Amino acid sequence: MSTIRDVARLAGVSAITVSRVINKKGYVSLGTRDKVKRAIRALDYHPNVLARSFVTGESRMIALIIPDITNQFYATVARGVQDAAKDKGYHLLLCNTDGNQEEELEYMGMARERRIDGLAITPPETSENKKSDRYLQQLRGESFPIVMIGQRMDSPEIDIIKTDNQGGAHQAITYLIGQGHRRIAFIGGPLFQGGGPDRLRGYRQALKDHGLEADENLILEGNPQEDDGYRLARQLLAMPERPTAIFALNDMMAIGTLRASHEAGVKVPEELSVIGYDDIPLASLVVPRLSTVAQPKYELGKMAGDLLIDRIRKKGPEGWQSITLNTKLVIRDSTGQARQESLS
Amino acid sequence: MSTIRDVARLAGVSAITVSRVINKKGYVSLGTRDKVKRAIRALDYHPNVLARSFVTGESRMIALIIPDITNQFYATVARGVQDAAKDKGYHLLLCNTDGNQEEELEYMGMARERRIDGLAITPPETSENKKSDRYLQQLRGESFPIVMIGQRMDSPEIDIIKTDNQGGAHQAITYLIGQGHRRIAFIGGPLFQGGGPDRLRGYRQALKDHGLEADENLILEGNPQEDDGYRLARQLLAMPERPTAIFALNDMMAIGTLRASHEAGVKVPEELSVIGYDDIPLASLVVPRLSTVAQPKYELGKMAGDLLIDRIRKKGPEGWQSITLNTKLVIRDSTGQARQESLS
DNA sequence: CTGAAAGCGCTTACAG
DNA sequence: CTGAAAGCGCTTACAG
Repeated sequence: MSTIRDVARLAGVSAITVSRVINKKGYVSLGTRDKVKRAIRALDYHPNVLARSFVTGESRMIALIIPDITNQFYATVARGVQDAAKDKGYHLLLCNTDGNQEEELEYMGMARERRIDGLAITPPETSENKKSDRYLQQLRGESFPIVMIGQRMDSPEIDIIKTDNQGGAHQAITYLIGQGHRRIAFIGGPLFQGGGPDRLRGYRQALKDHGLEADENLILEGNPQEDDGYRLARQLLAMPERPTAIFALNDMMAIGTLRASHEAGVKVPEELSVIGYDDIPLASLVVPRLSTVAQPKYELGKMAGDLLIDRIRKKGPEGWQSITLNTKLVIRDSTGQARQESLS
Repeated sequence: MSTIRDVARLAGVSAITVSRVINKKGYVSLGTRDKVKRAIRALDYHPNVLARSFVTGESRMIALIIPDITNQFYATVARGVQDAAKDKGYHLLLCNTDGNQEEELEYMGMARERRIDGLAITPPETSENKKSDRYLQQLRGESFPIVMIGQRMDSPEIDIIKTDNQGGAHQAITYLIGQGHRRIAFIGGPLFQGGGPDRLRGYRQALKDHGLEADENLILEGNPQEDDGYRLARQLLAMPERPTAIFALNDMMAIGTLRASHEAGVKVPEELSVIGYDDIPLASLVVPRLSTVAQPKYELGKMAGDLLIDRIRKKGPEGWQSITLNTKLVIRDSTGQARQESLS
């Protein structure tokens, strides 16, 4: 493989000049430029980016740390980040942690040793990972560019891009109330993409905003999965005065709710409205097609990537950003007017 | 940020010795090793991997070029590759091309300029990309380590890991024949993950192996998507002597077939057996749950990663490998015994 | 507009 | 078991 010297020799100039041509930087006369370009082509010269990175101290790489690329949510976010990176000449290192703290720490250490230019990271899904949060803070303290995708920890000193979980839940509940529903249940999990608490908050707030009181018996907790959605929905449907609508923390729980309703002979949406959260691909394929709250997953990744690279180039806005993206209510066939409900 | 010299100075040794300790290479007395380790910790020293890579000429990075990480198939493959990489101390660069030739070329050039140690690549989904195939050959000629995941082009000089498309189709058809089916249709697309032609071959072979003749009217072509599955299935169901089973090129087409059957009032599996290919997550969630042929996606990625890194370390087997992984028949509720069919 | 010199932070033979 | 010297292939001031 040829080096910059070979090119310089062939073109009859110095390596510096070749470097200038390659990097389009500094003055080079048209004639020289031409000679150099010809030499580059003749030798099929490919600059050694590793050497360049070593000298300049920037690797033009960013890392994305997520639990699992196999999860559609993260895959879409990753796609957004990668597109942002590519647009600006950066490359993306993919890191799957399964939410595991040790893995997180290892990847953060890697990011530092490899002189990665910046780091985008999502929260782990189920645990708290205090130790890696601290490490993140330390990196931050060394002014290592970092952006969080979704709320990970309380830190006023890290840029964060998230979706409006409270607002999304509020949207859903407000819609249901508008359809005449009064007994609206919430089924959720304790921790999921950090969104659980905020969604519950949105639920409560929406009820309050419409002069309704939350019935604590209608708020149930479980794991954010299909089977717990099924289990909790069964509980709700067995109540003497059952809810006319169920808002689930996520689509998988909502799909479990559909299964429970089907089994109990409760018709959706005629007798029960069901609404989920996330708008996973499956949501539009189940019967009845699921109404849900969609998050702008791709944009989340794209904006995170863009902001991160702005930070790297020190041309972002002053101070720390906290950007909240709006969710979108997607009404399909699992929600409808409340039946037998007085409207006030 | 401290350098190896700072550590050396603090420990009272030379940089070479520090390097030896870090890389666990060569002899260092226990006492010295200890002093060095202490110094490393005291300075919170992190070796500059970029500098190391520059010197050694190996970046310890591999790149994965796929059409789109958002597609569950590629996401799972990617996960496998990343896990293999991590196990052996390599990092993974993710490259999405959307099957676009220009993007492919750009990423291949990047791989070379960045001195990436190796490249794993899948076929584009819809076009042929001759030009990037040629570039791949060129890289190969420069003995750049490459492994193809799935058949991309005919080349005896590149390692390839693929699944047995012909065998998978053969499995499915043999199963249907065993259930008494004789009129078995095939709906497919012209090009899909390179698997289309082989799956058709498997279909034909299985019929032949059981003394049956393929009825060319039952072999239909379209795009490998839900709506074309629907469209082609409608055509088949409208035939005077309609098939008792339909084998679809992939699950989305099979799901389209289910929709068409539902609409036409044809009961699955009582009146029609339907079998797909891929075992996407959705397959087990539709009604009736879809029988299908599962490919070992994760293993595909894992083995590709492992082989690639073996190649990089020059410790793989001699000559080019072509590894074919077996598929698995997953029987759910969309297939059953043929009705009103004589058994010979 | 062009180049000579120095250096980025490591590792690699080579000595001893 | 340890170190002095050289060099990996670029870019960065500094001159001219």
